[in-house]
Amino acid sequence: MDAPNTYQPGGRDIVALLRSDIVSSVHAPETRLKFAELTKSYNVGIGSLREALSQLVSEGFVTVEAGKGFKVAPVSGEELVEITGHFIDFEKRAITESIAAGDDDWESIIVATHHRLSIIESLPWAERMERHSEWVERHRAFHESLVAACRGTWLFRLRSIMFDQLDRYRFVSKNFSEGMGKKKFNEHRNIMQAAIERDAEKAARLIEEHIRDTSDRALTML
Amino acid sequence: MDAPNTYQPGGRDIVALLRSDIVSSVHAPETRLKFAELTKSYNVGIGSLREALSQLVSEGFVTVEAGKGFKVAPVSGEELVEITGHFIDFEKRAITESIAAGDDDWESIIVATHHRLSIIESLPWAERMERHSEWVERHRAFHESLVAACRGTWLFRLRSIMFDQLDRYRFVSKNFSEGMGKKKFNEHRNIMQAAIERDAEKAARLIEEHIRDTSDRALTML
DNA sequence: ATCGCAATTATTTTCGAATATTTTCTATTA
DNA sequence: TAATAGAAAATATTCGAAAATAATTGCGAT
Repeated sequence: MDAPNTYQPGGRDIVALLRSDIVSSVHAPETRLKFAELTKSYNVGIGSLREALSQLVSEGFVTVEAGKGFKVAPVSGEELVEITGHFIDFEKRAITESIAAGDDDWESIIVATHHRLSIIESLPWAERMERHSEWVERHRAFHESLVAACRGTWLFRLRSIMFDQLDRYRFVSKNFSEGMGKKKFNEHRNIMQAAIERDAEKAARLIEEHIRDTSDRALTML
Repeated sequence: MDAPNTYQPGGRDIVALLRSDIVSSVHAPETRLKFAELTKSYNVGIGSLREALSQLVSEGFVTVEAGKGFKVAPVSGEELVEITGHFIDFEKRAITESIAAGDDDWESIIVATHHRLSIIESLPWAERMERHSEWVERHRAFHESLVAACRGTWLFRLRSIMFDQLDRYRFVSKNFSEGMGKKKFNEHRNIMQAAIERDAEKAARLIEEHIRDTSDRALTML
């Protein structure tokens, strides 16, 4: 009655879906990812699934052992510390480059993404949690817009890989962040302002504090 | 009489093969990678090929546009400069960590991989060039053994991604390196010695010079 | 009872046919 | 001639069946 036409070139991105479900622990760390189950739940063929899983291996979300299949990559405090370090490193350089090179469009996109984010962050906690997946997306978009003008394409790639990895750990701490809402809201606003004012040093410092704070709280949960 | 049993779980690794052929410009930058051709030349099914290509996209060797297929990623002097910078950054940290944490096994493996490399590097130029693909493999193994004891698993991953990328540019300069053989031979020996002597600072400095030198020569070719 | 081993089941991996899309070519018209 | 539309060819994408492997179970011997 409705099976046909499942052909969607890059359409509903299976990789993004899978990654999102790993980040949000729908598939817990170390869980085996079996084809039989996943093809059903994601309504996708074996081949496409395999392709998606392989990509996630490259990104570090999934591990694979030849002949034994795929597993969700483990999480650990050690890894969180390391990823945080790398991310801060990349992000500080990226924001500096970006502030130096950004034009008016860059500025206005920052304002726009920040506004979108602030709408959700201004919500009462209950509502805020209901729309968590939206928050994740808007939060990603905001931080990305800050560094969007950075020249180094690999720097941008590397910081994005680390940012995505951190999402897994952000998820860990999300349920224990009530009362932090206002603080995060302010941090994001201050970062935006520093960027618009072209104060690279200040922006870098605020971002570092922002990341470390989130990271440290996640660390206590592990 | 020999067609069957092509089943090799992770066996003759199609990803490695493809990557090697991109590095050595069998598939030139910006070239379209068509399935019809590749399935024949690599004797592999469409699905496996697609999976391999997707991985190479994540690694940065290939680009993809939904519906339009895959292409070999471009190369540029700008990218070389950026990759070199990141790699030196990672590698210096990795060698420092590795020297701090390495045990006897670590040392002996360095000596072993260096020996394997030096055998080829001692060869007359003509022979040396004939066995270039072997050199690539042994060169990779040597440098990897140096940082093998580093604690940061992501640091190791990141430096490996950058190292692989640099392979493409090393290939550019290989045909113009006659007379450099002795110099490279010495550089590798000195790096090994510094590592064994646990002189982290010296090892890091030598590695940086080693990489920059190779990179600079490649840069003049672009 | 427990160990080894064969038979069975579960799972992964490969492959190519079927389908959808993009590109190229050709005929038609302004 | 240039532009356009539509058909034909080339190409990319998806899917599931079939082959190969790994895990599990059952059974007999010690």
